[in-house]
Amino acid sequence: MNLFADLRATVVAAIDAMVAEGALPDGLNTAAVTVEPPRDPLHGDMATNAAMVLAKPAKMNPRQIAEGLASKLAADDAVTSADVAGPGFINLRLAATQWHGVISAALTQDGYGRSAMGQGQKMMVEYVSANPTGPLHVGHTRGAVFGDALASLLDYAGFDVTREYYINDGGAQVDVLARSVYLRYLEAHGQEVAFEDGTYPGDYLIPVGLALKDKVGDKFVDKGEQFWLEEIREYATEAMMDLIRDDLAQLGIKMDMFFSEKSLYGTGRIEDAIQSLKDKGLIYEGVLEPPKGKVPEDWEPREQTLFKSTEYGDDVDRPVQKSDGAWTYFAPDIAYHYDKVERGFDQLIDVFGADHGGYVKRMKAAVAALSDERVPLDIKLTQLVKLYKNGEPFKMSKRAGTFITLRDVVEQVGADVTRFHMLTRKNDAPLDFDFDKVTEQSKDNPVFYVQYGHARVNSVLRKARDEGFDVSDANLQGAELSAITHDADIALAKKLAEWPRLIEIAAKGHEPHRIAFYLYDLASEFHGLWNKGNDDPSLRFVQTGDIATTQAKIALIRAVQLVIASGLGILGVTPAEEMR
RNA sequence: GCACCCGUAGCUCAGCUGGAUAGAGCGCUGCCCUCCGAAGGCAGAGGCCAGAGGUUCGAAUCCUCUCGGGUGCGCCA
Repeated sequence: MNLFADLRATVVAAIDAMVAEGALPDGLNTAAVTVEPPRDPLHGDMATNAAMVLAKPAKMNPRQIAEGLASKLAADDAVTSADVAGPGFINLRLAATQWHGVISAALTQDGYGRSAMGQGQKMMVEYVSANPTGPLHVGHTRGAVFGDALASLLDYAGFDVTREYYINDGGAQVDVLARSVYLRYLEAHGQEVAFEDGTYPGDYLIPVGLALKDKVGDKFVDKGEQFWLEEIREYATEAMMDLIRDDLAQLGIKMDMFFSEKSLYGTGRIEDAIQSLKDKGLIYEGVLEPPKGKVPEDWEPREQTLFKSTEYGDDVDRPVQKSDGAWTYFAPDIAYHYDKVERGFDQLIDVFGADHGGYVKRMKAAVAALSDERVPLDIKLTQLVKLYKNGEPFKMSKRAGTFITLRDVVEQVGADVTRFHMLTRKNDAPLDFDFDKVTEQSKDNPVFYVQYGHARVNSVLRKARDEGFDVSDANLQGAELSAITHDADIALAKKLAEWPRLIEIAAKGHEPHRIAFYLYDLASEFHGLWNKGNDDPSLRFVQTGDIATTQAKIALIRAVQLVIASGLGILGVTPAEEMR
């Protein structure tokens, strides 16, 4: 159930009734009518803008429409009062039974808050997609957490979601990887090696070199690159992907699919994709202007094969083939997205690091062209993570070997803390990550605060059981809720009522951080009610000797606990049963 | 030079896609522990939503320009 959607239906029905009576003209579009919680609770439980959005098309005064509509709405059982306010808002107060309905829905529905909004549409979320040349670092971690939570959110909102990782195993960087592993391999055979020409000096390749020695013996020693490059590249890439899969597993992430860039080469896939664009007249041979203001030193005009991305909103056309005839990196990207479109996805989402912001327009242009503007592509950029240790900035240097990996982070603070904290900021805002603060057990730490909320409900349940109350779900589901009348209790139920609506808003905007903020608010409301019980014993959840009241109150907070658990589930965070 | 993201309390950030008197945490000030968890609780001060125009019943939110910060800008993947 979704109280807001239900009420909106009530409002629309009242509008229809007014139309039937001739109080409003026919053929009004009610799409813009909303029912929302007013910012100021003094205005009531719900507010609708119906009169204001209908005023212009109906050519009527908004207050006049509002008066008529309000009297209709006031007659509804769910509504105890309907008042016209301000420029034409209708403020509604709802009967307590409405909030009781929310509580029992949260207790009885399997996945209260799940939405059918997505209608089973096929949606792909591509995320991480880090080069298979080493372990994942903190930057990747944010993209990984964000993409994964987004995918779960969309699933919860009724989309058919595929999680995918694009392996950049087709370019020059995997050759560099292969050469680096070769050096470690020689080292395993007792040779002195030097990491030159940009080869990767990281320790993580040492075991790969050793394992390779075990596997192939000395057959590559003192041999030219043509004898080993391909085989070692294959071997090293596999090893790195094992490493990355492991890193992701540390964070609780499991991809549905790993898509290999290499599989696009030599199979005609790139040619097909480019041909598809060519058929649409979007491929031509041409020479690009140098970028104004900042001309590269070695600039000289070259004729290249270009994609007319400007047709679809890009700033300049983009090369797909270099002057020597080889594909640019953009060509396999086009082919990969062509493949996505051909696989029948209705919507695509790519999660990139902010440093890839420059590719957004060209990718969108490519997908628009390839799908004849049928398939929308949303690209979410995740901003930098700034690391701190005890308030001091933590400097990372790849050269000095002090770069922090995903594994470092997870081992130090745990997957739950990592995930939650990375979602306490919008994806496009920079994020501070302080190794000490994120594990602090205090109210200042949202991770703790929310988890504590979940655990605290358990402690109440325990207390209630100790006093002999039956607080099993089966019993709570049938509980009589009429004892829930106090504003403080109702306020908590109101927060629960927002949950299904929040899911839809967050899913629509591709914004999983909203879940984290909502959970914080919900936990805060719950902790606040708890604290009120300190001063006013009648607000305590366990009312010794009063079965009806206790069960009703326990039903309320058990509902809170279930919603927290669902929310944390979407974020990929384990709800703590108790805090120690 | 151009494009994208950002600019909201002293600090870190939300703000439900255009709604009513702009919110939270930290910090600051003042109160509060015989209490189902004080690893806290209550209250208060604090704002020209970077600035200027525009769109309309109504703008932190949409458009234009200016200022300030970040990122990126053929053959590197």
